[in-house]
Formats: sequence, C-alpha cells, structure tokens
Amino acid sequence: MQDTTPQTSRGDDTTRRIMDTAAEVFSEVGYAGARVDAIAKKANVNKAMIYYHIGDKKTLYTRVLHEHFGQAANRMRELLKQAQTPEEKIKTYIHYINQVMDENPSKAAIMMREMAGGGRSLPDVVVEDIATIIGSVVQIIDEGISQNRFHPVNPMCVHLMVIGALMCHKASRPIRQKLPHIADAMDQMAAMDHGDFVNGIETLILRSLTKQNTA
Amino acid sequence: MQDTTPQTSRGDDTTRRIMDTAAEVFSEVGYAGARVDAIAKKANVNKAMIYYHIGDKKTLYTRVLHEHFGQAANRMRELLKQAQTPEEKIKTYIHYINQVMDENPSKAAIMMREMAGGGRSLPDVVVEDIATIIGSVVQIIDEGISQNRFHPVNPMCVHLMVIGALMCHKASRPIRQKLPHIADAMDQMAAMDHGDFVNGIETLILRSLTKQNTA
DNA sequence: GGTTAAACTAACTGTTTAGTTAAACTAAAT
DNA sequence: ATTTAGTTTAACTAAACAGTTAGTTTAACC
Repeated sequence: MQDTTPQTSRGDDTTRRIMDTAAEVFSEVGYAGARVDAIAKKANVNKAMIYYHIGDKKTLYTRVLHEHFGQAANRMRELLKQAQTPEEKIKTYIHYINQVMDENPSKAAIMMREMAGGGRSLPDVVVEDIATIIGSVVQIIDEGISQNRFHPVNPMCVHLMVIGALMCHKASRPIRQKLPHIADAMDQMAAMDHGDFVNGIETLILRSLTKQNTA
Repeated sequence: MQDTTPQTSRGDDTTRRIMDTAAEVFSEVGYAGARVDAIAKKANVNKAMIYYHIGDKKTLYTRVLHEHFGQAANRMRELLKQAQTPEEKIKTYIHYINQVMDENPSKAAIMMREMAGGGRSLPDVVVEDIATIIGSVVQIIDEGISQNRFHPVNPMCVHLMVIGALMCHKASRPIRQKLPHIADAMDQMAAMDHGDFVNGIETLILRSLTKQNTA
C-alpha cells in the first residue's frame, strides 16, 4: 500500500527501495549469487518493476556499483585540498575512507567481493576512481618522504593496510557477534565503535610512517 | 582418458581434482554463485562424480573450507613456540599468515568472500581456529605491552591490518593487472613480489607497535 | 467524468540449476 | 574368463532462475 506522504513520484520511491535492497543482497551473496526474485521480495516490489524502472540484473548491479563507489575520488580530492601537512592528509584520507564505508552497511562487503573477484564486474569509471584514490595516496606518501617527515615506504602497503583493515572490520561484525568468547577475550574491542577502531588505525599508520625527528 | 602413471586409487585422484577446482570456482564467484556443472566441467569430471565422491554442493564447500582453513591455528602455535621476543612473534605471525595465503591462490579470495558474507557458511571448527589465531595475536601484543616494548594498542587493529592488507594484496592482483597506468604510477609495486609486500607490511607493523627505547 | 501516461501485477516462457538414477565401464581379484 | 566393487556416465527430474508480456491500477491532467 502506497505511503500517502507527499514526495517525488512513486517511481522514484520504488527505485530507491530497489537500489537499497539490491545493495544489501549483492553484499550478502555477490552478483552471481543474487536472485532477482529475492531482491524484489525483499524490496516488497513485483519483480517486473525492477526491469521497468532499472533494467536487467547486470544493469542493476552496475548502477549499484556506480552509486556506491562512483565520485569517491573527487570527494576525497576536495577534502585533501584543506589539509596542509602529509600527516594531516593521511588522517583526512583514512577518515574519508572510513566515512565512505559507513555511508551504507553494504559498501564494505561489496568492495570485498569485488576485490575477491578480481574486479571483473567493476565499471571502468569506478576502476578509474580507485586508480585516482591510489594516486592520491602515492602523492601524499611521496610528499611526506620528500619533506623528510615519512620513512620511505611502499604506498600500496599503506593503502591496503588502511582499506583492508577498515573493510574487514566492517564486514566482519557478524563474525565477532557470533563469537562471544572472542568478544570476552577482547572486551574493549567488542564494545568498540567505529570511531575508536579508525582512530586506532590512524595512530598505527602515522606511527609507522612518521620519522621521529618531526615535531 | 585416465592417466596411466601408478598412483593411489583413481577415486583419490578424482577427489583431488574436484577439491582443487571447487576451491577455484568458490573463490571466483562465491558459494551461492558457484555452479556444480561449472566445477565438474572445469575439473573434467562428470557432475555425478562430485556427488559420489564428496556429496552435495554444501558438503563440498564445507570440505573446501576445512581443507584450506582448518588446523591453521595449530600450525601457527607450533611456529610461535620457536620465537622468543614479542617482535619475533609478530614477525612469525605475519609471515605465517602470508605463507598460508600463498599455499593456494584461491585462499585469499575465499577468506574475503566468507568475511564479506559475515562468516555464515564457516564451519564451527574453522571459526574456532580463527578465534585461536586472534587469541594468539592478543597474547603477543599483551606480552609486548607488559614488557614495555610495545605501545598500548588494540590487537584487533593490528590483526585486521595484517590480514586485510595481505588478503587485499593477493586478491587484487587481477585489478592491478587491469590497470597498466596504476602499474606505471607505482612501477616498483607492479614489479613487487609477495616477499617484498609482506616485508613492507612487517616493517610498518613493527614500527607502529615498537617503542623507541627498545634496542 | 474522461483521458492518458506512468506505475504496477500475475502469469508466463525458456533456460539453468542441484541433485538422482540406472546402466556402463574399469581394474583388481579369483 | 569371470566376478565384483569401485568408478564413471548420459540422461533425467523437479525446482529455481532471469526476463517478458498483456493487462490492470493509479494518479495527474484536462
């Protein structure tokens, strides 16, 4: 039954529900494992509506990837303009990645599945975005090294430690919840929210990069 | 056509081919996305042989997880016995994880998919193994802190940085190969082999953990 | 009230899928 | 040569699947 509150066209509302639900399902079982019927049922729409509003399964998946990962590099570049030192830029980068992943609970899992799949389904525009983000990390690290504030380091190690830790942390919440004895063994971790985890990552990354002689 | 070289029963050879191929297919598309017909075709066996030798799809997947991830904690515990200092133990731990992932190209991708899926399909014995490994990391970090050699730190940050970086590195090779301009931008990374990457991770982890006053 | 375009639906199609079965084949044992 | 147990196979089943269609409903417009 349609909600009667005034809003954009009914179609827009339907499309939103389809997109959000599709992201959830794709994050749970991946593109190949996702069932259009399952997406329709979970979104509480008739399956034909998916084809009417968006298109076939592949088109739906591509739009989900665009929506979640497109433009990520542009937004990061804007934020980096406001940071002065390499240390500040690294902080900005880490917190930005964390924020992007927190925008939607499905993002981290979809990223992990795409990575596990070798990025075969990633649209070129998303791949370019990833390349631009990595390029930014390379620039920050190079700047830090050239200013003698950072140790010489492989930027890929830094990037994958950040990306990997944050993705794994967010995607593995169900595993941690499944293991109360793990939670017991690390009770301050079990109680830890996102902010603390990303601050811990930030501390470790900066400590591993930064030379001691900097103020 | 059967190979005529003397070996164990033909069934053992068939089971081996099925298990290896299943691991590949599960790593490529996940459990839900894998097709039994595709596994059979790739393993060059009739589909019914999978049911005869191993069982249904879920049984096959569970055996693949056991084979790849079972016993991992025991082997690590044995190796850790030979390390003295917390620094040595951290090194042992990082290189052991790296070695486990290198045993089979499918491992990292399967781990990532399982993590992305919240570990829903993980057999309990594998989950216990993961818990034991994490417990070991907690012990090492606690030991380092209590001996005043490590900064106070969330072991989960350390563990997920190590696991995350290594998994992402191994699983993302096809993406790096897809992007020659990324390779160009980081040509020393593009040429980097496993050893250099894990050594980079080791350096960063130790530097982020270790207090400066230690020799 | 009538018209129309957009949104939505139940039922459908052809294909794909996991899993099974009866029969054939193979190699070892006699 | 025959028997037997283990291995393998082609063909099959019922259900699931992506995608389509003809028709209905809804809401905006006049």
